[in-house]
Amino acid sequence: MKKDYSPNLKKMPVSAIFYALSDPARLEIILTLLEEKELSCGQCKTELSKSTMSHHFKVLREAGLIQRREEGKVHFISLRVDEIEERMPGLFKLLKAMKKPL
Amino acid sequence: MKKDYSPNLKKMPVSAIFYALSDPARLEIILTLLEEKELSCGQCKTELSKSTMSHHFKVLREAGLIQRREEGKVHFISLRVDEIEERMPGLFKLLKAMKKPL
DNA sequence: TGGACGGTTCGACAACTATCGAACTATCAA
DNA sequence: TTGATAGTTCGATAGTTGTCGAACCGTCCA
Repeated sequence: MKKDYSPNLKKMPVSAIFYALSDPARLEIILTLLEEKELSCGQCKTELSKSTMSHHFKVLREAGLIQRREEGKVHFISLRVDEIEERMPGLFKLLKAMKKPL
Repeated sequence: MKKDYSPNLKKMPVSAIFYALSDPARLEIILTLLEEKELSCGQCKTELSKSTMSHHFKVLREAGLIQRREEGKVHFISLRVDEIEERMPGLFKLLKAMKKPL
């Protein structure tokens, strides 16, 4: 069970975090993670291609919003709940209350 | 005293709002407006050119975050506090608590 | 009437973004 | 070993973004 590098959220510019949230596909991922807690990449149902989804995961990861855990051939992703809450208090509450359209 | 068109925030995609917040210069504007309430464009001290600032104002306006009021030759901008609070409850609290780096 | 002032708009440009399919890597199962 | 499965990475492409200076538009005032 490996876990890879995660950037330091305390030093992450808030603009970078907002940028990561500025795409409907990425918001959809976040919303799913708010319910499911942990998720394999393939479980994120979407119209987009594998490579595009992989790109979005990378953006979220580099912004410090999600982390990845590899177990065999499956990559599980999850939210960095505590660290995000510390960097941007109230963000999760806001995201949970979010109404469509994304 | 004119006031120009403002988009309907209820129909505004949250991703568009997050996008508007994804630039340090625009965050700086928002932070200033949180303190000053109303501001002429020129009062936003910055290193950026007039035209660049005007561009950022436009992005914020089109995302529904600020509104403009013209009085003579001066344009005053201000936050659409109530409507934003309704579309994204808690966003202002979050923005006020924001720590550097932007 | 003619500047000066406060902003916006336009055109240009380099940098970046979302998206895809194809090629690749690593793991598991038969 | 061979093949299937889960994701990542690469290269390409069309579209978007931030930035600037120059030109422009209203408003005010001398």
